[in-house]
Amino acid sequence: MPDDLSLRVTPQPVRRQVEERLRDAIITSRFAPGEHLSDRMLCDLFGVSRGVIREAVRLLEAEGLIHVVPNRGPFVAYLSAAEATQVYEVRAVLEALAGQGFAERASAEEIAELRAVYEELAATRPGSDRLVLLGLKRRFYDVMLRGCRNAYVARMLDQLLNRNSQLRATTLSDPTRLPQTIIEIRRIVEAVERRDRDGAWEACRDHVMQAARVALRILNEQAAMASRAAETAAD
Amino acid sequence: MPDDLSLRVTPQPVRRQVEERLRDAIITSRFAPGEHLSDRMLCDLFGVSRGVIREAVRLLEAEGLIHVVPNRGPFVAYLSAAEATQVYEVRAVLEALAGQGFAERASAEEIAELRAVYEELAATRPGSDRLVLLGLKRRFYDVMLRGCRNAYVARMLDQLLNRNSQLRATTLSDPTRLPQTIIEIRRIVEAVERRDRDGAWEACRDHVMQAARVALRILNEQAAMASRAAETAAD
DNA sequence: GGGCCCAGGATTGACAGACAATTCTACAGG
DNA sequence: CCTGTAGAATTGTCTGTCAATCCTGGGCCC
Repeated sequence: MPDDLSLRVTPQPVRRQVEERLRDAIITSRFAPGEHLSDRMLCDLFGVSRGVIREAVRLLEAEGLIHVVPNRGPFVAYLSAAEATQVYEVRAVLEALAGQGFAERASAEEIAELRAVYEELAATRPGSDRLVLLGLKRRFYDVMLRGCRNAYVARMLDQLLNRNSQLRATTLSDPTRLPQTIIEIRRIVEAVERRDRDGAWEACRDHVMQAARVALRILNEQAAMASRAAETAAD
Repeated sequence: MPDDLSLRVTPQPVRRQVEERLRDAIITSRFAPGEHLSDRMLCDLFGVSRGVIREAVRLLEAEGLIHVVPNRGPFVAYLSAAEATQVYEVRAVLEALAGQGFAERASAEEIAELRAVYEELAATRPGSDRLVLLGLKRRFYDVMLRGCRNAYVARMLDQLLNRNSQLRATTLSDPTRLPQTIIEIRRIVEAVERRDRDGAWEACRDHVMQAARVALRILNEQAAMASRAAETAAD
């Protein structure tokens, strides 16, 4: 089996760069949900040919980040409240599995790395930028998904995290939520340090379920705000 | 929110057909794992242009069915024993979640449908063709993934089932395995009929874990056989 | 004013051809 | 037997073309 630390270099086609940058642009909300990503616009933006753009779009379509309407082209995927509920349901079990795997199989170095990222996260002050927080949390997951020694759970969780990154950025930067998040994550780190597979499972699962609660509350508030705005506009 | 029973018709681009047929060809082993899928060959085979082929390949790459090596093109993905273990680990929790969701949220019609597919499966005789069995089992999953009311678990499980369909076909058609499979599936159906969410979770999880045991045994046998063949060849 | 229809422009979906860069293949030479 | 290299084949990318479809805006009728 090839080692993950393999020194093999592989050329990176232009296509990959476009995939990565476009993915990143969507995740960091530089394109708004529902926005139309027309061929020509992306060609100009990235300075590549239509073929490359279309291939990248197909890949992100399969990842669920882009929704393609026949004869109308690609749009940035939009996550409804109902879908968000489903995403959190799946995330709960996948993160639990990842946490369990990490507790069982991560190296001592990886556990130390996880704690280091946790300490960094715990040291942030409430006013931090959404994207900074999201980036930190992302690093936490990167360590976790690497250490759980299961490329499939890593891939699928990665997709889910990207899919609802917008909502996650919102909940993370909620000032009342952040201290709670830090406590939950500490539980994960501590369970992992004890090599407690069931504890890690529970802590991860609990963390996602708490996040889901906050996310759905925010979604409801937004919906209420939107309907109130609609009423005002109708006056 | 758009109803799943929407009568809306959407045009099907050529691209989609190629995606579906190519996916199907890989799943049903009409292309062997590791086989090289060169542009020109696929162009001739499907009678479409390179652009369409390349877009379809990109989609199946994201689904994990195709592995792309830079400057060497796409290859049918190959599942190692280590990866198979990981796939079964993820499948176990996702199927458990799907089963639980089905027990909670499926309609009475869907539950009846699940039983109907089960009865059909239970009525097969041991000698049946691998692909026939795989198709039946697939219909079982189709009902389950529709009734669990979670599009994300459905999508991810769908990908995983495709990803190791070859191995599944092998284990399913193992004559000693089939009766056991049927018993396990009956447990799922019965739990669902009782609306027993925990029971459905356990039954689904157990089913996957049993399948994993058989699959890994077969993989080991194949490995042993291969090494024996290598010895013979070396004589 | 509101609704309907239609022409024109813009965009998507698909095709063919071209070309540099890379990889594979096979053959000759040490 | 190993090595090196020339030529063929393939990939990655770009450009241009064209039909089909969608959106827009204006004109027309009620």
